[in-house]
Amino acid sequence: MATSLSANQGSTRCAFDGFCRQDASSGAAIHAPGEFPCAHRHIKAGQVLYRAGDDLHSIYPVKAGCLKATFPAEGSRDQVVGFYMRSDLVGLDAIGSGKYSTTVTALEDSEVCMLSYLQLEDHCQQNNDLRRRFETLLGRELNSDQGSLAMLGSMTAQERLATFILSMSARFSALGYSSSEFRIQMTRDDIGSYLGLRLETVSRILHRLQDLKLLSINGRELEILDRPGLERIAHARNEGG
Amino acid sequence: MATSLSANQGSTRCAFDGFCRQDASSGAAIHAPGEFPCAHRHIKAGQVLYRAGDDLHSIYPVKAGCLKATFPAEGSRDQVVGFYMRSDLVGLDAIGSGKYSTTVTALEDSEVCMLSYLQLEDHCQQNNDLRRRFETLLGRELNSDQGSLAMLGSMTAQERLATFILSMSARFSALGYSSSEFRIQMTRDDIGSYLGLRLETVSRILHRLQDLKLLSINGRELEILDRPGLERIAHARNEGG
DNA sequence: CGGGGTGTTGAGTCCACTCAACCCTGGTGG
DNA sequence: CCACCAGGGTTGAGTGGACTCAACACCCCG
Repeated sequence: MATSLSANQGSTRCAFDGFCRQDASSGAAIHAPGEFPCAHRHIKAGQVLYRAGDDLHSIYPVKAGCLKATFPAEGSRDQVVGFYMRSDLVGLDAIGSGKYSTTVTALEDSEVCMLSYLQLEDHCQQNNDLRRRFETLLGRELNSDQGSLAMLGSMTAQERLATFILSMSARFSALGYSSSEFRIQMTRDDIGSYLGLRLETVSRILHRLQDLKLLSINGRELEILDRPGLERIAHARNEGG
Repeated sequence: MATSLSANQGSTRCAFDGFCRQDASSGAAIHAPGEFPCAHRHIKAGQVLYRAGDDLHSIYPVKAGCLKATFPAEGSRDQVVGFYMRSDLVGLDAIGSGKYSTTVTALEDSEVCMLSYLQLEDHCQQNNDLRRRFETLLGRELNSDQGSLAMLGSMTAQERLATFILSMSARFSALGYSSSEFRIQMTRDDIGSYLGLRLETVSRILHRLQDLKLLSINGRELEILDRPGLERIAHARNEGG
């Protein structure tokens, strides 16, 4: 059975440890060195956490669930620019301008912490280590975007899908779930928008990869059958000269 | 005559004022509240400032010239992920990992400041205002990447070119140069790599836009003849339902 | 004068898109 | 219970835009 994103596995080791910690059983916030209390918030599937243009008030570490960020695209349907899972920080797009630049929507029932940005700044100022970790996360976000940029610029649809699946696999793995068998929460349309493809193309190519015995896809349940094969496709450009 | 990027206009008002200031005439560094001395460095056209994988030591505000950042693409030719002009901060891609993730090359003879990152961190810690400005720049970088992402995902070649030209125009304008007549320092190949197009396509479409009387292109000298027209093309998707 | 880097232009191909039909599933209500 | 519907997903046929391959023009520089 595929691991669900929404399964909360009690004690969590994730990137935002130190920003905020909460007693899973009681829901009560714990004060600890370099940590501070924060409220949490449930978001039902399809509901919006914040909209592009809203004022920055909080940064939201994801505790459970899966969300997508969309970038308003003037007339056309909004473009998906990222997906968030547990341990990701939502809201960094507002840093700099003071306004969120994307709209964040839950893909399934999700739970996030709410870190007041002002409070976070205060704590970062006092705690060098915390600040550094925060910067690290900002930088990682930046790099992941540049990676996506490189992908959209130069890859074929098949290469993009293979890369996307491997990256999802890596993220699940980093969270302690199976890296070869998981459930993706986004629709074909979401994936297509994110990868710069039409949903029909996403569907077709997922099945092509299945025909090639590289993976098995059943609705949103995905199993990687031949990781080296997928990697070969993801990096197809360095094949045979 | 088109304004050259490399023309240094003496007293500069730009985003990194406060990070570093230097007496333009003597080259001597000036100490001022919230500012600190820094070395500067000349880079000849074609030379590399740093390579992907190098350890982060400095952040480089651009004083003059134009540079490109390329992302290593495993086998294929590296992908251009950004261009830097005066007042841009080069090196932010290393924040988080501690290693630069891109290779930065000068497109023309350029000049950058060298801010030791350790020193910068120290100063940011002591100077709240400086830190905030630094974060602002980080955030802006992030947003610009997400904008590019949206562009690559959903736009046609013509829309991409129009958007790119308008964005270059805005950048020149922000630096105090003409917004309608300027010289782009990058090759068709660079532009194509950045926009996810082949250089032939870039060339063809630039001339198509010229045929449409929207701009005039002569080598790298570019003049915008019909800004509203360009904007209409850049946002083509919201035309006539 | 030759050579490399850059840019333009043409002809033909292919990949991803568009348009369209259809299936499956879950939910709702008679 | 079944009918109906909406959202998501699959599959097919045909089109078009960007790519590939290729030739050639231009310019600077040695």
